[in-house]
Amino acid sequence: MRIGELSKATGVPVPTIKYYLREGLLPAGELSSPNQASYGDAHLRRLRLIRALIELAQVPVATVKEILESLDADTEPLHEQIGRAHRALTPTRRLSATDEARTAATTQVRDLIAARGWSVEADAPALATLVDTVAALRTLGQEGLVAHLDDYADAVERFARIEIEGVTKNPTRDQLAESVVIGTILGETLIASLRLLAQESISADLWKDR
Amino acid sequence: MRIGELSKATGVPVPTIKYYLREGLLPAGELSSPNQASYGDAHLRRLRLIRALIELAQVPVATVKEILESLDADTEPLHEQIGRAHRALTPTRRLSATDEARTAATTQVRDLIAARGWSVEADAPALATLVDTVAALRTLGQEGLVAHLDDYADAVERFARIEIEGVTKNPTRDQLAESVVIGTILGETLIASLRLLAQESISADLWKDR
DNA sequence: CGCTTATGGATACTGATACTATCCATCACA
DNA sequence: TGTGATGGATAGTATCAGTATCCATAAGCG
Repeated sequence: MRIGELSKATGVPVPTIKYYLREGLLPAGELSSPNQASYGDAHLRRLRLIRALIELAQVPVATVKEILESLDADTEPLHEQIGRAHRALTPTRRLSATDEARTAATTQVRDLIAARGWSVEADAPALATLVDTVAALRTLGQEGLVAHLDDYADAVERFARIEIEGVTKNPTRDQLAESVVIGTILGETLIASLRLLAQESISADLWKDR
Repeated sequence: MRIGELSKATGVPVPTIKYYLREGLLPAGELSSPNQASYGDAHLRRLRLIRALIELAQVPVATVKEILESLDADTEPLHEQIGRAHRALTPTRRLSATDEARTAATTQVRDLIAARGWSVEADAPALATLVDTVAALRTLGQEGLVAHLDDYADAVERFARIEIEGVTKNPTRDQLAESVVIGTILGETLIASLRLLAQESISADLWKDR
């Protein structure tokens, strides 16, 4: 496959593909002469993955790169691969809540994790985000929502279980890692849009008359 | 309150507050003289909301503006207010899937909505995102995940119900709208971080040994 | 009263991100 | 043999989210 065909097959403009090559998102094609390279099926699948992450899941290019690197590091333990992807995915948070809310949130989250028996490292970035979010919700006067944290955790465990089940059938190791990462990231987009739809439907039923 | 106190109370730099004022995210303070304005408690709460949306939920400034406008349009029916916020929240999507995957996804989503009895407008932007996401998952060879769409919808209905329940107790109309919007947006951040945590825990248990 | 600091308002500048555009010396192929 | 695509390099662009600077005025302190 030449770059033009790659472009036609995916709808990604040639200059953009060149940009991804430059940035190291896409490995270089096999050179047959100094200015002729050919791309294979792996390139096609990789490019589709890149585009889905960027367009659909709005993952920044630099983060996509980190994620792909973690996928390609298939000598690492699987859990490490996933952890790397998670870390890339979670931006370092700043604070935006009052101190009381923060301490309350910290305790609540610690208790939740203990009660669920989750094994989570203390420096997991998602942990910080969770605390910040709970704190922000409290600061904004949404204690009602926060009171249902446990219900949320319930549902979320359900997701995680579905994803693991759907994935453990996968034969090869690197397919497994790829599935987990895709499931994590596009799964989020999936949940978000489903949730919007459900809300819209319920709010239509409930408040048709203001 | 003067702008400096507003800044100290929230941790937002003064120039940034000025920027939000310029952009119309924050209403102007009450002028006591040509270069002296005072801000009230409403400004403080609004500013905290703005920051939570921008920092935590990564909502673009322009979108925050639209959302706040929909909150302030409290003469509109509640469902309309929410719809406006939803529309602002869902970026217009481009495609990134094969045609077969798209048609399969379209049917699957239509069937799902019919089976659930959801009342969703055909032009709801979240609908397009959902179709695109399902199509992308298929294109990327993740049919396993897509097969569990219905389980996802189950869990998501649970979320929506929690959110509605927690919110209908709210006394005033505009507090109601605000709660729904905060719940929608920060709820997503909440779910995302919980989900990452649950995955991390499960993957640690399951794949400690590669 | 004078002095330092803060303020509102306007305009300009910055750094990051994600591409696009242009060039050029080959290549492929009709 | 010439038309168009390609690889590689470099430069340019649009958008976003602030920052920085200036100025004339106002507040608070000694």
